[in-house]
Amino acid sequence: MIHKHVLFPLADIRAQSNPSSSLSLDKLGILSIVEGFPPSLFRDFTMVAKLVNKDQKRRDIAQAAMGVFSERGFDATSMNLVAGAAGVGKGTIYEYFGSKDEMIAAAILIWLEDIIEGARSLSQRIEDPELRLRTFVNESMAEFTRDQSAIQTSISVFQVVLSNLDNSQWFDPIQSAFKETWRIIVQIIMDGHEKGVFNIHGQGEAEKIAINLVAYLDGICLHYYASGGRFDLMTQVDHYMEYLLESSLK
Amino acid sequence: MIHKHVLFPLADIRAQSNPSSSLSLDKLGILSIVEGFPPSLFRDFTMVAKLVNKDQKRRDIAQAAMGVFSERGFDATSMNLVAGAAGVGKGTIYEYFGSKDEMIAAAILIWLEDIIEGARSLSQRIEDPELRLRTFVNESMAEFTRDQSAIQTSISVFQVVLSNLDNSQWFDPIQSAFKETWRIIVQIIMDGHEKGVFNIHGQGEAEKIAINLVAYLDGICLHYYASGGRFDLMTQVDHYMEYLLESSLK
DNA sequence: CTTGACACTGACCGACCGGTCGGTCATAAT
DNA sequence: ATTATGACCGACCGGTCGGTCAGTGTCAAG
Repeated sequence: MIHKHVLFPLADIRAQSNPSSSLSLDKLGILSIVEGFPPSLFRDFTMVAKLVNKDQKRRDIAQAAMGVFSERGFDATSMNLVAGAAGVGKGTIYEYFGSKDEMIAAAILIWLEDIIEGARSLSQRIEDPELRLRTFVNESMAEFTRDQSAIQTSISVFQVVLSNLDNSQWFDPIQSAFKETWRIIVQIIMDGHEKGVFNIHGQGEAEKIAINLVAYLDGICLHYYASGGRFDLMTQVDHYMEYLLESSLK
Repeated sequence: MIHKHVLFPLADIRAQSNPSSSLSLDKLGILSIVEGFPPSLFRDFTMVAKLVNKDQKRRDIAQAAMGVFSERGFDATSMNLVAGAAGVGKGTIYEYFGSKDEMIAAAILIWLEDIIEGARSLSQRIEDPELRLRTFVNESMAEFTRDQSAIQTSISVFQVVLSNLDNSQWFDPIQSAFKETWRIIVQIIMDGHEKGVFNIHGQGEAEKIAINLVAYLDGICLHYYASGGRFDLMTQVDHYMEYLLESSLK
């Protein structure tokens, strides 16, 4: 006997509209369904209403997992620990993820999406292309200097992705996400080019500059911490940016 | 009861002078002592002749360990595996290292020293400063493109070092080793400066350039593999080198 | 030959891990 | 009230790991 599990289409909307359910229900992870919308009106006999927003909970668990990962690394983080951090039982995690690897992949993807979204919204708030580029770089560095675990998270992500290159089912979206970070910078550069602030030879060069910039930023942070802070981070970054802005982009 | 273990001072020299001992002895890790040099002549009653060169064996085990690490990563490598690769029993490893962490640190240090030594000897064979710098970069990249495990090893090293920053007793030497890689490039640049090929403002700038270059090379390799080869590696590196040689160093 | 320090070994240990599964509970439908 | 089901849980399982230790082999001194 095969059951067809189809998500009730309005579950999302109704869950969002009533985010602060009672404490006891919330503790159980159950989102109450708004009265007046009897599910029977919206589903046929094969559909079953879900009591929780599974997508959201999956996201919550992945987010909690990423928090633990960034402190201890992926290998050193047990599923028990993740369960504790997420406030659920270990068995529950396996309701949402097929394996630890799948959960890690999901956690990384969400983490990347947050970063990309943050970078995008930041760059949208600034008009001047040069200032926008500088702000992007400075904010990226600030994130790493603010708390050291950020760089440990990054390095853990790189390690997991690299050691799972064959496992494309989960890690393809992650690899695609890298392209997004480049695209943000390419857009900044191209915008500056159109405004006459930057001078480059076509979008191809903008992409090269963007890829190199992101790679450099990650690399310099890595070396900064790995070398035990044996140089001044911002001095190095400024040196890079100086030549980028005065040579490549002029 | 505390035993004072003092290495027989000439053990090193004699071990080196007779590197190819008989197979059976070698299998047991025992280096025969050259006849005609009765140890009694060289030690007083408190000193005891060692039958093996402990420093060398420690190095051998660490080297074998690094070989396994680079294939499987640190966490996925058990002490049994290392013991098998090194051709010794697991218990023997604990004669030479107090813990797995200590062995990892030793293995990383030896690995770094080999890299540094390789880079140094490479750069000594070339006269022209610009060609020397280009060759250094190209060889570094060739190492990473030749076999993918090289980048996995690097990333594992970064991860272990970063997550053991507090464990300074073992990882301080590793952090110092980073300085050496910079120094090699600084020397190339300064040599080019003295020969009138490069034009920089003092050694301080040479150091900035060197640190940024090494960081960039690591970063671009990382992104290349992590993004699943979504750009051409050498094109990016050439782009960086072009601006470095034509803007920063001219 | 005996002795004793040294080097080495792998069986063994307890802790822990990823993953499973039988069972509980709250709610919805009847 | 009863039944059905989605959601959740943690005890449990097979297996692995880092680390230990009692015992063996080796060699040189006595």
